[in-house]
Amino acid sequence: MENKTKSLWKSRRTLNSSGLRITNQRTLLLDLIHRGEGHLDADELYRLAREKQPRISLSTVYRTLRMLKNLGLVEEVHFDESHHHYEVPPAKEHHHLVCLGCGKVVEIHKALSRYIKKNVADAKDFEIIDTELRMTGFCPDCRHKRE
Amino acid sequence: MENKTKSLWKSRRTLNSSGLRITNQRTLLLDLIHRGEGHLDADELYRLAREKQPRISLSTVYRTLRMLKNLGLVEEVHFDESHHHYEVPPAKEHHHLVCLGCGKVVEIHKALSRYIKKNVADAKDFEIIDTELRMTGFCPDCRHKRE
DNA sequence: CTCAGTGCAAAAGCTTTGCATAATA
DNA sequence: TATTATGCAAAGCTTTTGCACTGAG
Repeated sequence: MENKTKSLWKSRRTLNSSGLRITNQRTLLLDLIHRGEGHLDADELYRLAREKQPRISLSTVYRTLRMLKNLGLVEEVHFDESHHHYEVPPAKEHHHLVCLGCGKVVEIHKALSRYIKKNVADAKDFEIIDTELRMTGFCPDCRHKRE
Repeated sequence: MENKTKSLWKSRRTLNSSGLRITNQRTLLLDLIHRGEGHLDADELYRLAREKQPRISLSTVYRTLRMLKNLGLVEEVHFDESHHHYEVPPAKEHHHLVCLGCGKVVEIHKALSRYIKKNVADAKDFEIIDTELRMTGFCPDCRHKRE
């Protein structure tokens, strides 16, 4: 997809201009993260990475994720589990709809975001920086199975 | 506060009717959780508990929290950190506004919840079970300090 | 008296770190 | 060549578990 390639190049440029080296490991991990459907965790990424570079280490995965997070090139998302998930910070914010039946994750449209943000900011006199919305429930398929 | 006492008794009744024993440790932990301002983590709870019962163990804290969670008497909340926080599931849902300056946590009013829920449920044909909304930003105090 | 609950210590996940080696700029 | 990044192994944190003992019902 056109956008993914663009975003990949942006990442490489950021590394470069931060004086960081573009290694095979970093290239591979960036590629996997951009190619992936998001919501990868470190272990999953490690598993995928080893298919291409069997000698890559889990430390490198963690170190790379931390670095990318600090650069703002990936974001950490916190689900119910006790470990972190990572995704490319999309134009979209973190508005997820998670199916309790099959685990499917659906993105929620942005119009709501603006509405919520404005509403809360006004009511509480806060300057809102980030919004994270997570809803759980049952998708149509799983709902039918339950009935 | 009147409400906290009520909610404490509800918890004890739930334990009782589930055939679970009401021990000193459980009484103490329930009390601390209800007395607390919410968003306690296991370690903080352990620290507080030891002031009253020096021999209580961290395992007991974790076991009790898991039990209370399963009974629906406390809820696990996931913030940025890599460990869990617990709070009494209030009439209110998990709608938090967190100040990035001082860490203050403000509850968001419920009207929004209904609006969001209905909107998303309609648009995505999901049956929504739970909504978790977390916004970060700067409270009036911290905003002024920054300027 | 009995069995659920506890404390302790040990283990189990996930994540980070120290250090010698390898690879980039 | 000069550092930065890597792999490996070991350590660190948070959370869970096994087991013998304690205490609630």
